[in-house]
Amino acid sequence: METVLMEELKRTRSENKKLTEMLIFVCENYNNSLKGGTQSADLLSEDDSNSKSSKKRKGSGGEDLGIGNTAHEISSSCGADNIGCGGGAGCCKRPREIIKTISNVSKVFAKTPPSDTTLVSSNNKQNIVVKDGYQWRKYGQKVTRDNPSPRAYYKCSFAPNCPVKKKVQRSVEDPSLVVAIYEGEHNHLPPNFQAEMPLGFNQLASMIPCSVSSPNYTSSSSPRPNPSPMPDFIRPGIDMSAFQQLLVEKMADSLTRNPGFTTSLAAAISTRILDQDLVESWENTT
DNA sequence: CGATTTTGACCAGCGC
DNA sequence: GCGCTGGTCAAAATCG
Repeated sequence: METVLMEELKRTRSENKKLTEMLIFVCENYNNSLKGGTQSADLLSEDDSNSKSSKKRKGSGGEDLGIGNTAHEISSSCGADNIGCGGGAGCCKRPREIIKTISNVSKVFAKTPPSDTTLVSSNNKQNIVVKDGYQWRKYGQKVTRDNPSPRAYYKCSFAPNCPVKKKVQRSVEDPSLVVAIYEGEHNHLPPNFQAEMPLGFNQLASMIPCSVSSPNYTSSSSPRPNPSPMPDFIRPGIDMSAFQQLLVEKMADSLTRNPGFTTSLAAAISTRILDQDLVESWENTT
């Protein structure tokens, strides 16, 4: 009996180890994708320059919630907007989603039943939209020319000066697909991020072997015109790779202690495979 | 009563 | 200059 339990424990440990490695691999892929996204942003600089001016109209009706551009794809499970959404109200409810990034503009494709409007608008008043781990305040809705379904405009309401905006609209071609475009970068942590961390985020920051107290901008050529999207304790002088590694380790440690993690990871991986199929089908249709 | 949504009005860019 | 369009504003409505 005891040996059976020991074997089971052994097996679980080795499984956890594999899953930890897999998690690190996925996160590394995500980081690489982000780098790739920056590169593609260079290639798409013209498009990006258009999107910088919120008032500026894009070329002849082609903008919309553009589906099927050449933006880089990243895994939704590691998407910047999903940081810390592990137990959050929203992200686990989204059946399938794909995020595309163009510089600081992310596009999220969420597969939902046509009757499900929860991603587009809240069910009731006072129901803050936290589907992606952030709090959003709706400030407008508009029916656009080339899409009968209304486009909703949201601002990040978690931080008063957060510049991030979000546009949500159903796809014309596939009403079951909800497209959300995120513009800008959050200058704060997700609302539920700190709660999700195995140890306090500031604690984690204090473990980083770098000075975090004084800003030490490495780029001397140009001033920093915009406030950093990073949390306050993450300064430009910090060894980000060390931080990321530590972060990944802590996340992996926390996750592998969670008995439901195996199931969740399996579901996430299968979702990722489905996402890729979805992306390919989108690329083919557009 | 405060926070949020709704929705019509308004503004600015673009094409003709 | 005018009309079209996307994006934003702000007053009113609504909810807990």
